[in-house]
Amino acid sequence: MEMTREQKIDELLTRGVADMIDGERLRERLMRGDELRVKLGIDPTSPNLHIGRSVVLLKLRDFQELGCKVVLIVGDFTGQIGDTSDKESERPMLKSDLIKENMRTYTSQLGMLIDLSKAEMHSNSEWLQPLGFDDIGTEAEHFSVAEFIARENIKKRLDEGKRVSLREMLYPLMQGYDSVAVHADVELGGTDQRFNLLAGRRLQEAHGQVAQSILMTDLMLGTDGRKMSSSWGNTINLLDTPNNMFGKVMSIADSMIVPYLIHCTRVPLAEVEVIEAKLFDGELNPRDAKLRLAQEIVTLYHSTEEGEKAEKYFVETISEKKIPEDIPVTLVNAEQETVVDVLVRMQLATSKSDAWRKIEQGGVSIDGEKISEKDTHLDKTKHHNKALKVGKHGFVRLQFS
RNA sequence: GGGUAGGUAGCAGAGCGGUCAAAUGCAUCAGACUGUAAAUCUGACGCCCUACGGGCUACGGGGGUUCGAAUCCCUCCCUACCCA
Repeated sequence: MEMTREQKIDELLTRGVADMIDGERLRERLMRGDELRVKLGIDPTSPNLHIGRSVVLLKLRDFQELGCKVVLIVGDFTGQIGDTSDKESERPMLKSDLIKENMRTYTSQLGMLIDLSKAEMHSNSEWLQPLGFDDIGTEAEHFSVAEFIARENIKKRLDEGKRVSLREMLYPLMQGYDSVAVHADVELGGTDQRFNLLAGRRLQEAHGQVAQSILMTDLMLGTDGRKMSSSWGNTINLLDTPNNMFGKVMSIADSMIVPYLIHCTRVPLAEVEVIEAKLFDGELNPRDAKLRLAQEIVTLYHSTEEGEKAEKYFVETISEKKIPEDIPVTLVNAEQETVVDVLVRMQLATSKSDAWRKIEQGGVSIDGEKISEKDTHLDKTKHHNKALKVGKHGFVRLQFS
């Protein structure tokens, strides 16, 4: 059942949306069919995008599907300044070649969700680099120190006696100036970006432009229920392998199933509501809902086929503790290698000590039988074609020449 | 320019002459349990060694005092905060 344009717009403006500024005008313009310029700034701080970021990327895709122009801005210049919005501590300045490197991997990840051929892409050094002190002074005149230090995270740091550099104050200015430079009609961002997003409106007005509308998305929680952040290690990355991605989704708390469905997939909202209701009165096993969710997410970044394969792997390997069919094979040199050597060589252990520990703790088995002797030698007649297992999901099939 | 507090394992953060490969928390890994790669509980968590023992390298860099230093001294580098 195809949604009407109006329904699509409704969903765009509500699904996973925490807050909007100037939302009414945005709706009107969308209804009218204007080709709006939708801006999203990308901060190339780490090489991996995670699902938390996908909330806003999916929004961007929705806009694109409605015929709007996606304008991506790579913060190659701002990246060197460091945003303060979501950090408790000062951000380091990034080296410009590191930024370039990150950007390469970013672009391919963005392409998973957005049609880059129809999008505009800019680096903000294009227009920020040439600005002189006088220009910066003029822009800076529109902001006061008081409002900057009133921001919650800044205030907290100041109260704790932590350092806040003057440089950081310039960040909102720059992000705001980006909006001026690309004539943005809409800007997307997480709720933590509010101040920066508003800075765009203020500067646009100062430059005689119509202030952009703002759409803020909810922040996504990580697999452990805390905020999803690379530094917490609780992320699900877009570049995760299907099996990995599937497994990580399965490990989220039950209470997050519905939020994930809403924010990180495009399962029709009506269907999400049904799932939510069924979960609520126990008609649906949370595990099954989660399997569905994991499927959807893997499918989004890989393919339906991969999604199904990942589910099969999970059910068989994790739930039923079977040995999967598709595992790496290694040729063992029986004369020279012990189990420990093979573990290290196949990167199932980080060092010999680590391999030793894993064996001692009962985490290593061959063909379902635990190994207790650390220096177990491998033997062709006994071990040929048998699977060596480490932990829950480390496998290697042993072969002998 | 002046003052003060610091630089310890992936991170945070104890230790302040021997019992320190270094408390604790987080992250990580293994085990038990489970619908689950969740939660919880248990254990491990520098590297190497034919291994309930032994060796080597580590507490910003360099040098020194001492039988012995992460801990004391000198020097260098770096960081933060406060005052001007």
